[in-house]
Amino acid sequence: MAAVSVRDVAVRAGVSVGTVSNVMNHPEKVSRAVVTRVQDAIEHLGFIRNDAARQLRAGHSKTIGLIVLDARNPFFTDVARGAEDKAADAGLTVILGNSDENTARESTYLDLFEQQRVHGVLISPYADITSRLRRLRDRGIPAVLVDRTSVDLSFSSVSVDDLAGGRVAVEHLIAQGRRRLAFIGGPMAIRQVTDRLEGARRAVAVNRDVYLEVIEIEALSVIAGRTAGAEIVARPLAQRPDAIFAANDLVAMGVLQALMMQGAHVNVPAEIALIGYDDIDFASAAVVPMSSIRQPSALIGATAVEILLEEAADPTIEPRQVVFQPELVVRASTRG
Amino acid sequence: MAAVSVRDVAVRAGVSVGTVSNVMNHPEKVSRAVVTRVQDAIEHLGFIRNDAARQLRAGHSKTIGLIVLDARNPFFTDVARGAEDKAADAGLTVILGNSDENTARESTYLDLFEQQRVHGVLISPYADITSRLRRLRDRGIPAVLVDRTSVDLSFSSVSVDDLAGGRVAVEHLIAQGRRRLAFIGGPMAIRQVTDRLEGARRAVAVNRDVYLEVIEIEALSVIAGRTAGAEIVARPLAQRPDAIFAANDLVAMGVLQALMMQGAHVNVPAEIALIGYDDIDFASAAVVPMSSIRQPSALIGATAVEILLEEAADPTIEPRQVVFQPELVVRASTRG
DNA sequence: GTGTCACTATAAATCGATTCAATCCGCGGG
DNA sequence: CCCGCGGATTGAATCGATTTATAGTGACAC
Repeated sequence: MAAVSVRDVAVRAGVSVGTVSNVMNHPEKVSRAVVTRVQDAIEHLGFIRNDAARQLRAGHSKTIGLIVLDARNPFFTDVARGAEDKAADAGLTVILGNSDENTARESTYLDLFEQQRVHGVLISPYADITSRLRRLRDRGIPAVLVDRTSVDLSFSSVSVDDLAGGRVAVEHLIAQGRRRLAFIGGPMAIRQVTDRLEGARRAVAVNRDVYLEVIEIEALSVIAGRTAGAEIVARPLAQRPDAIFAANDLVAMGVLQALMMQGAHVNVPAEIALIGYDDIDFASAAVVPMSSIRQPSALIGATAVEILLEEAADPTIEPRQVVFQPELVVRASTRG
Repeated sequence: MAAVSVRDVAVRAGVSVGTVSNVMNHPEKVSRAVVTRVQDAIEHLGFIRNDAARQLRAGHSKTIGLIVLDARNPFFTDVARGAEDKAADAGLTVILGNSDENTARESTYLDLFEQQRVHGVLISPYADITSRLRRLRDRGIPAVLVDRTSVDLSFSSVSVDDLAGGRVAVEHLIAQGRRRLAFIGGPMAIRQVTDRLEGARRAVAVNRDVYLEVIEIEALSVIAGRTAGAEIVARPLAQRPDAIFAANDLVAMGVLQALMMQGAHVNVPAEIALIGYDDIDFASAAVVPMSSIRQPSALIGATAVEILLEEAADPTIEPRQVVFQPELVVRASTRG
């Protein structure tokens, strides 16, 4: 097995291992001639340094751990992309863990990241893990919450104002003349869901004649949305809402499919207006292009990495709460 | 900084570091009493072993590197999921790299994985990287190609018969009575695209009266599909195809949206039948549920990991080519 | 009482890159 | 001609977990 180490490079270049290391990490300390000689040797032998050894000495790795609630949700894919790009600028890599809204998986990934002595952790938490994060921080691994604020503000966070988002969505529906609204979302254990619902409630509260029905579902998925949509289609016309606010776009797409299905054929938006949340790519690509609440997903990821790097560099820094404002995107599904 | 090492655990348990290591890795070599004493100490101190040190000694890490062409494509997400689950069974983790059909990014991830001395590499290659993979193998890092067969069969691969898939899709369209077909896909540098097209051509070849038009697009994305679809809608009726085979579901969804857009309102499938490829979740959730060619994506990932582990355990093993057969899924978009 | 066997536990060596104190070299100033 | 200075280079120590050869312990047979 032809494992090439600094030692081999050193021998071939006729220098010491220390010099080889310097060529790679502090080239300004080494003479021009030696630099090229060593680089030739590296090139010729195809030397690739052993990260484990480097990490062991450094005390921490050049990776950032990111734990998301659902790797298949385009919103998180976008967050991850933003984080990756920002991290790459600093020479770091992001490893992605998918907790799948599962406490055990979440905990496993935290263990894994601690074993790897990652540079820092970005997490969209599911369970209450503040004590776990506190321990990580005590050991020099900072953490930043993503898409959620920390309960006690002892950690930095980057999130979007879900309350405002919920309010804006429903205000828009009301402005379009809708009065019998339905909120479809769940499970209520997820903070984003309850926040969006609360925002919706507040918008409704200032209008006497508007009614808001809440339909709770098992998961924020296309399938769950379709089921809820089918239930609405099955109702007599008079009992149907005239507008639906779905907790995210996946749910909204499921609802849309149920509404337009063979046989049902509810006219969107004439009979029922529909608005989602997240503004994923598929939202604009839906048959009835869907109104949605846009979150600056890539920016969220990038900002989180930025804060993480600051905290890694200076652990005494004060935690910061960054809250982005969401943006209403009006498309055909609520127009008219 | 309270970094806890085996040494601290050893002191607290009143044993040597070697014994602590044995408790974790070869508990059968240690007496009951000592095992519990050490475990208590580990628990109490919150010890989490340093992976870098472990890796350094072992010579390779407990991670598998996976490089995909497009992390946002649900097909690859599913492949990744299958790989993750299988890897987890063996106590390994998967790190995901997104080459984004970009030679530089692909190469960067290969470097990264080699630095990390990963257990093995799974890759859906973009550029020709056989020589790179050969070097990895010489250094004890096996590689398995995913969704693509190796040119010279010197590497194992797990793929789906794209030729058969293309043929089956078009045979189905022809069986439905369609004669003026269009294939929408690209870029032609991607093997899967050309294979599916070639399969389509063969199905057409045996039918004298069937015509196949090829519309090349820039990328396998919703947007590119929408653009191509708009172009078709703009044609006079007589020049439109009566059936479209899209190179994947993302493209098909774009096409579908263009066909059904405000003003266009082409009836699918009455006027134009539409079939995609991959059978992603969104395909069945589309307004006109979309026919597609299903690939056993999670199984592909799982199988690839399986082969990788075999090769890692015994490097002298012969490379294997596993080819799954795709499956036609008929839904409303081609029925009638 | 001694030798042997079977367990346990220990100490030291090891993996490979980095770092820092020590050394070397060449050259200008005294 | 020697000293001293500064930049270049070296080599040994280091990170922490694993492993291997070694030593310790007790039981048991002779």
